[in-house]
Amino acid sequence: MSCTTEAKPKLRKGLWSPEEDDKLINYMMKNGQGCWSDVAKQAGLQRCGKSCRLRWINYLRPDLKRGAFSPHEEQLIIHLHSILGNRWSQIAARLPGRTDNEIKNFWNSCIKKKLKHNNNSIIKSATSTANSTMSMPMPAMSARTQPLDAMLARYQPSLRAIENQFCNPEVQRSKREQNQFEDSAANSMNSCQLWNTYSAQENFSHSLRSMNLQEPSQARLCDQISWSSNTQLPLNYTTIPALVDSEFISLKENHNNNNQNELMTACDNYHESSGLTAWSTSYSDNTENCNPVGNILCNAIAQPMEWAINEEKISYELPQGYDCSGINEKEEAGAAAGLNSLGGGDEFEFECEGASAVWQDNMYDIHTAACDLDQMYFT
DNA sequence: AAATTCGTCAACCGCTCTTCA
DNA sequence: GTGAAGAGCGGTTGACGAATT
Repeated sequence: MSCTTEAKPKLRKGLWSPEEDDKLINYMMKNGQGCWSDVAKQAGLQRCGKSCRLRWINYLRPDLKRGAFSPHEEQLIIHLHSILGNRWSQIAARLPGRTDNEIKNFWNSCIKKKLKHNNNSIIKSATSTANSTMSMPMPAMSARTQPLDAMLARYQPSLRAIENQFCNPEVQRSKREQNQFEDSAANSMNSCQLWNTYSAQENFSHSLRSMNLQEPSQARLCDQISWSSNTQLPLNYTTIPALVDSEFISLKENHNNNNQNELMTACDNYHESSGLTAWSTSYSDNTENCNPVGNILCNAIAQPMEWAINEEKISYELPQGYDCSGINEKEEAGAAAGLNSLGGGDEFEFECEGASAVWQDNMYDIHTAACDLDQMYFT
C-alpha cells in the first residue's frame, strides 16, 4: 500500500486486503456503525465511506450466513422476486444472513438460468402433451392465443371510459406508504400485491400496454400482477380477461361506493401439490381497510368472457370437470346472509381430474378469483 | 499445455432518497 | 423551502478460477 499522504490521501479501490478487513472489523466491533465517512478516516482506511459500508454489509458483518443457498432459500427468493421484483434489499431483508448483493448475484447467475431452463422444459412438455390424446378437456385455444392487439381492441373502449370517469390523478401514494404495504404483503407467503391507478399516467390501458406478455407455455408459476407502469407484468394471456374484467367491475363498484382511493391487491395462491394457481383481487381506501365488493368467480380460460353481472350477484361458470361446490356454498351462504362478498379466511377447493387445491384467502377479503388452469397442464 | 470461454461474485458507479442545517 | 451530504439501492463491471477447446 502506498497511499500515505496525510493532506489528501488517494482513496484505494478494488479488492480489500486482509489488513484492511482487520482494520474495519476492529473499528466496527469497538465503535459500531456510525457515519461511514468517519469510519473510513478513524479506522485508518484509505477508502471512501461508501466502500467501507459495502465491505462491512456484504462481507464482514458477523451475522452473515455465507455458503450455498438452500433449496428453501431458493424457493423463497423466487417467491419474493415474484412479489417484489428486483428489489434486492427488500428480498434480502427476509432472508436472515443474506445480503442484497449476494441474492442479486445468485439470481442473475443461477435462478434466472434455471427458470429459463424450466420454461423450455415446460414448452417441450406442453407441446408433447398437446400432440398426444388428451383425456382432460382442453380450454378453447382461441382464448389461450389471443394476441395483445385483439385484447386491447376489445377492452380499450371500456378502459378509456373508466379512466376518464374514475381515475383520480390527485391520488398519489407516498413511497413510504407504498413500501409499508408492500412489506405487509410480502410478509404473507401467499400473497403478492401491486398497484393500481395512482395517476392519470398509470391508467389501465397504459398498464395493459406495458404488460410484458408471455405465451401461456412460457408463463412462470407464481406470476406477478401489476398495474403499475413501473413493474413488469409477466402474465400469460389467459389470465388477462378475467383480471381486466374484474378490475372493470372493481372500478364500477368502487365508484358506486364513492371510494375514490383505490388500491388493488392480488393474492397469488399457488399450490405446489396441485400446481393450481388462484388469483384474487381486492381494493381498499387505505392499506388497512379492505372494502370488497362483489363476489366474482370466473375461469380465465374456458369462459373468459362469458360470465355476467346480474345486479348484485355475479354468475360464473367453471368448465366441465371442476367441482366448485365449495364456492357455491360459500357464495350462497353469503348471499343468504345479505352479504355481497366473501370474507378473508374463506376457503375453496378446486378439483380437476384428481388434482385439487385449497385456496384460503388469509389476508384480504375476496373480490375476484380466477383459477389459472394453465398450471394444470404444465405440472 | 496453452488459449479461450464461461460462471461467479466482490466491488464500483450513478442514481435516488433521506436527513439536516 | 432549499441545498448539501450521507445513505442506500440496483445495474454493471472486471477479476479470477474452472471448464472447455
